[in-house]
Amino acid sequence: MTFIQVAVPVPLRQLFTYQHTRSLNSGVRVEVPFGPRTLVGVVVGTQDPADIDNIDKIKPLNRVIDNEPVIAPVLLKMAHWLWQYYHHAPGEVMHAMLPVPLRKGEAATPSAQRYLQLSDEGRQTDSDTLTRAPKQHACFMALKHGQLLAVEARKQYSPSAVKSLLQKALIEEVDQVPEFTPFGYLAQMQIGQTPVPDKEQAVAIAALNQQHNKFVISLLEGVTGSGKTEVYLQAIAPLLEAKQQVLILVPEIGLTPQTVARFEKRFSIPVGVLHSQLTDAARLLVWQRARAGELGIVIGTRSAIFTPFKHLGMIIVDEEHDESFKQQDGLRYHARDLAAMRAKEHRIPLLLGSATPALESLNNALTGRYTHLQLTRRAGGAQSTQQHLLDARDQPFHYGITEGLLTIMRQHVNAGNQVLVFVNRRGFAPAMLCHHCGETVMCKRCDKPYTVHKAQNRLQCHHCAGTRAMPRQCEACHSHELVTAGTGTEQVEQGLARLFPDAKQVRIDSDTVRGKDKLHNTLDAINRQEYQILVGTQILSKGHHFPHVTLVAVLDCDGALFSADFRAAEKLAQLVTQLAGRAGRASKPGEMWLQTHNPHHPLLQDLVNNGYSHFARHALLERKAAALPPFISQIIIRAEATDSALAFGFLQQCKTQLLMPIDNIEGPSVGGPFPCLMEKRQGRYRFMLVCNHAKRGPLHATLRRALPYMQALPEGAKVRWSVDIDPTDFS
DNA sequence: AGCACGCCGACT
DNA sequence: GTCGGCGTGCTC
Repeated sequence: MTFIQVAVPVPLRQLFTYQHTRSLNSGVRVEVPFGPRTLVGVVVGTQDPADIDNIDKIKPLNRVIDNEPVIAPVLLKMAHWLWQYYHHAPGEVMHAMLPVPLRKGEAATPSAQRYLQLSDEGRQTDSDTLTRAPKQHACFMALKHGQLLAVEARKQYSPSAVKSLLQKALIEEVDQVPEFTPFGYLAQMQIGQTPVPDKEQAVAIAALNQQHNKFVISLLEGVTGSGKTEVYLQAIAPLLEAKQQVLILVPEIGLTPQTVARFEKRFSIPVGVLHSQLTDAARLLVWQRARAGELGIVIGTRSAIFTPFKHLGMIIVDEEHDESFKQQDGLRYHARDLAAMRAKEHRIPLLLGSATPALESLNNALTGRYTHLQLTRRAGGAQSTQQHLLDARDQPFHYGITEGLLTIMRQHVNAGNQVLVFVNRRGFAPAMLCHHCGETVMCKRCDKPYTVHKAQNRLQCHHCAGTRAMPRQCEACHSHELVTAGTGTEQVEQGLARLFPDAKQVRIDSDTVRGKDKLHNTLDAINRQEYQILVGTQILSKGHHFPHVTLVAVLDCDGALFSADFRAAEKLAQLVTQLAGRAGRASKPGEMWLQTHNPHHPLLQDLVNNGYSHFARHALLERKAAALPPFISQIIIRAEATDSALAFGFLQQCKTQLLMPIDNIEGPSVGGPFPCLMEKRQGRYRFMLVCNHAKRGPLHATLRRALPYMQALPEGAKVRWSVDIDPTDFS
């Protein structure tokens, strides 16, 4: 009799032991009885009977599902790291790593798929008959080499071409269980036309070519339009030829058909695509094909980091600063950090690319932990957008837009160009400032701006938790005109319609562009110049180019400068830089105006005058001086409940536990409970505890010791609470 | 998280 | 008399 340790999919931070007649490999799925139900768990090891105290409780497992592990040793190591590092339930970690059908206990071996193949008639037909239909011809020729997955052929050669060939009975559809040929794609792989890289690109490519089969992390810092994708393409070509697979992680919004097509076109091989809109079956098929070594390239969003590979040769994280790489509920992992973890286990290179690197990554590059590769020139000599600050102090406001900005907007609209108005919805932690002198209302004790909490109609300091009533007057100039940074944005859209009755405008945010076709249709209409004014949020800064936009207006930078979220300035800078990169074209360079009550703020000045790269280095110095991440380690405990006192009380108890001293370990600083920056969500009051420590080890040790007590707290059952390691968001 | 057990109010 | 409300406690 053997005692098997199983990760069972329940939100409990522990493993469960079952008995079985023989030992089982780790990574194999088993069906186990769990209380009154049966669940699918994953074997993670065996246990010595001597270590089991409640041996009478142990049940035998029902059934072994797999012959071969569904989670390979490298990924098991990653699972282990995940549940240790994120202090998360092991069963839920395993669940997150597996495609949905496998969570339910379905077979891991592939089921029948629809394929296309030549019909008898097709085999006897000369391809010359199709020379007038190039798509059909190409598809027909490809099928001469063997079967193709029907979905893939339709994507590559157009559904209509496939339909025509089917109607002509030259090809036929068959359903059969796939037999994967490892690296079979190499036979059809052809490296397409490769542009000559410029000097900087060539340097980057050469450096990356030196890294094969070594664990090296590189940061490719390349301004928008400098050709980062071309570097990726040329860097992976030799790997593909050497029978190595490549995993590319992209932000949620960045996974467009065009991105995928670019890789498919260069190498003429199928590319596995993983995104949130895929069906479970489609996702499973990519999982199986990548695992079997049948796909050379897999492109996917955050969770694609869990894809198994036969021989992984490199991981690329594109737009590595993007916030969508951090999961914001449940297992709150960061795909970029996990990619580093995984690259280390595989002993392969990791490439992080961005025009606006996260300060964490930049710091690693500057301190030499990462190889720093830079692309500073825009391809084709395109000029960058000129950035300016607009002093909003004492200026008459119309729906959140100053008179001065309106004048500039009118000029551009009248000249027949497009204007992009960016509304910063971010930073639910607005500060209060004086419209006359720009002075922010500060906490005297901490010298930090107060955060406005509308619900209580009070100001609260997020450093010392002190509160005060809303002031009526500016303490510096005694003006009565105090404004909350961040208000008024809602009115902007309606206001613009009144201010520009003759200009057609369109709003673009995640609410108005539900469904990917709708977004693309809107973007096409914009580029056909059907609109003169575009109003939108973050979504505008991601991946799309607007050649007819000559003016980008950013309203309200102040919220970001004085937010209780210390990352707000970094996020604003990334957004502004990405936006600037999207506007204008070589023949018509754009300009950008940032409206602010703090035109002399050093961070804004730095960003506008010296660019993101300079700003980021300066911001890093500030982070260091203020003892903030990445120079310290941070953990947030959040709690929410319909009864605000319950959530608050729970966190207070947690705080006591977290401050309990441990021998020889310096304790963390624990701030709070503070209201979350989004104080109320779905009728629940939300609070957080912010734990800081100069070193990660002691911080995690403190949490590890406190967690069992926190879990045992009676209030814990009544509130919804979670642990966020290395948070990126204070919402 | 589920799911069962358990102990009190409005129905045929 | 019973159906069902959701509090609380456990899961190898």
